[in-house]
Amino acid sequence: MSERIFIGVAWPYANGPLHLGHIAGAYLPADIFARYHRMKGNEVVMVSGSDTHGAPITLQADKEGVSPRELFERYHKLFLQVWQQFGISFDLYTHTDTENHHRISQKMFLRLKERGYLLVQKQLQMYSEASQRFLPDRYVIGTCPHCGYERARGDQCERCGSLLEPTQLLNPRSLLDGTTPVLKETEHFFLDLPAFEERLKSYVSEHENIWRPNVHRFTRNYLEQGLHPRPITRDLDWGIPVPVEGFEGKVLYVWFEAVIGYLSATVEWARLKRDEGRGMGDEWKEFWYDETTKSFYFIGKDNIPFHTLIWPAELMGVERLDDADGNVKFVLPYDVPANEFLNLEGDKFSTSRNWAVWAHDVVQRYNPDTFRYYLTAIAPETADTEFTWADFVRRNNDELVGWWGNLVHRVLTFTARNFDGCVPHPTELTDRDKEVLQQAEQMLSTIDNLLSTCKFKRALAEAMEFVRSLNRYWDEQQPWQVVKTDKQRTGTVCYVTLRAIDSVKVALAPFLPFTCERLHHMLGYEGKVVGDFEVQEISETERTHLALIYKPESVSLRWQPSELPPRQRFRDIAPLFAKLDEKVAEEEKAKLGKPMEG
RNA sequence: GGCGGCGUAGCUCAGUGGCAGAGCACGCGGCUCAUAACCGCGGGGUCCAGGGUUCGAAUCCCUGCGCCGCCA
Repeated sequence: MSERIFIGVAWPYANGPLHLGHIAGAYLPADIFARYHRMKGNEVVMVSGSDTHGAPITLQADKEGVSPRELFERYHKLFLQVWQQFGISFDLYTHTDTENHHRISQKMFLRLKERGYLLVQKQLQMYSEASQRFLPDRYVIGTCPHCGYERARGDQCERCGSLLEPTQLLNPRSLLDGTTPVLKETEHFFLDLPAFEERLKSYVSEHENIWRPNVHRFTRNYLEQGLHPRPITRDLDWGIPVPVEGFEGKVLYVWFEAVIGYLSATVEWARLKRDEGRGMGDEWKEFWYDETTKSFYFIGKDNIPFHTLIWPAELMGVERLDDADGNVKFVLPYDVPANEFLNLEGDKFSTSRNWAVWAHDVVQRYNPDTFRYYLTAIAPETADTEFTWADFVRRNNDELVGWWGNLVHRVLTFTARNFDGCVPHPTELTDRDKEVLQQAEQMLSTIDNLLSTCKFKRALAEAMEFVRSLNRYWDEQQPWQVVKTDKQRTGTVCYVTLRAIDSVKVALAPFLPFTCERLHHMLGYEGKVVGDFEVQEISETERTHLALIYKPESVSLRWQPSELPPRQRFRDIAPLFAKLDEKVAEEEKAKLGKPMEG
């Protein structure tokens, strides 16, 4: 039976490049999940986009002396490239500075207001009289009251790590103009989170057995500490304007508005389908209103409360985008498979110290599937884990080259040489042959179960364990000896092994689409595995933006055991993976912490 | 200060009450179809320490030590 699966992936701030911690934490597992479900014949929409608002963007833009738009458009473009190169198959990857997103965010805000879920409260905030504007916490620097560091930020001291309020800083000054800011009263909207407390409690306990233990525990603790109203507007000139009279010059707080992107991007996706004549434009409703839809949100652990509490509260409060949509309610997150953090060579990833492996950089020098493999094998699904270049090289050489690549290569070259470049016809199968074919089906169904519950690491390990058993089968049958006396039996062994390899290809396709596509081709099949991407320039009334669109219909491979036809002709047999020299590990590691090239 | 996580073989890690596991590294052997790849056998552990519960604890509880994260 076909399922409908919504996949939301964290919206990255477009203020700097993406590193492998981002890819391993959210984008890669989401993509594996989407590819798996599409192969199963399920209806999938996977969306995300660049977060273009918030202080991190304006700070970086000020630092570089460019406009926020110039800054985010540069990184947005870079992200579009990275998704294509890593094969991250977003049905739509857009950004938050579209008219569509602005409109829907404002609508959500107004519906919350109408329904009485917003409070107005006065706050004191740092204000620069010289610049005539309010200062976000990060725009105030001063001396840290704990360690005496003179350039501590208003939200946190970077030297001692203490979390701060800007009012705690000694000798505070504005990052904009160096003057001493004053406290000034300002009025803001707050989301009345306590009003949702009971509903959130039952929502969370209903999902206890679905969510990963750490996600549930974290959420429950957060709830038990008590919910407080949270400000959802800010005094800033960059962002989505608050659509209320008297609040001119204020914008929606980025944490409130960015999660709405999941919804607005689905609306945009449906509209684009309509514009291409492939739909009615309201397909987003099935994903957001039909209670049989399961929605999954792939994020890092720092984002858990926003997706298990705050976003559900927004959805509960708004109920539906428009009363004309009928008596329907938004689908709440079904699972939030948040990952822990990936560390790098014994330390945290750090953009400012350039202690990072940059996605756009390495993907040009290495096979993207090698990263997809390694990052899944070490995925921080239940605990923080460690990326090391030495381990990366070892796993490539031992596991991808030695176990899987070598199996494919030894079997294909041997078979092609002895059977005229074609899949041989099997004769009678021995019990051992039947066992191997049965194990291949078993492997697919085990991995099916693991993937449907987001256990990617174990699913991959299961496939590799089966690969090793195929190397054993091949060794034990010794076709290179048997061929001297019994060509028919040799053909059967080749056939059985090829069928099993073909099934492994199916199991690995969500993980390693690029090399599985090459294998698909070598085995003589037509059709694509990675699938086509398209970057479109989308025009709205006043603005245009770039979006990435994946074409799922360009892939024909389905999740089912191999039915490899005898006599099918091989093509272009070549190794799937290249061995990496161990010096690579030393060289890459030596680059860490040094200023970026270029 | 509060909450939480982690501590298992030389390394990276799996293991939620029933004889301590995998991969790599190391030692020995087999094979030669294959990218010196593949396959088999072996050595190697005070499961951080101490206490408790239990017929039985790496696993559950308490305390301590060490590392890490979140919040205040």
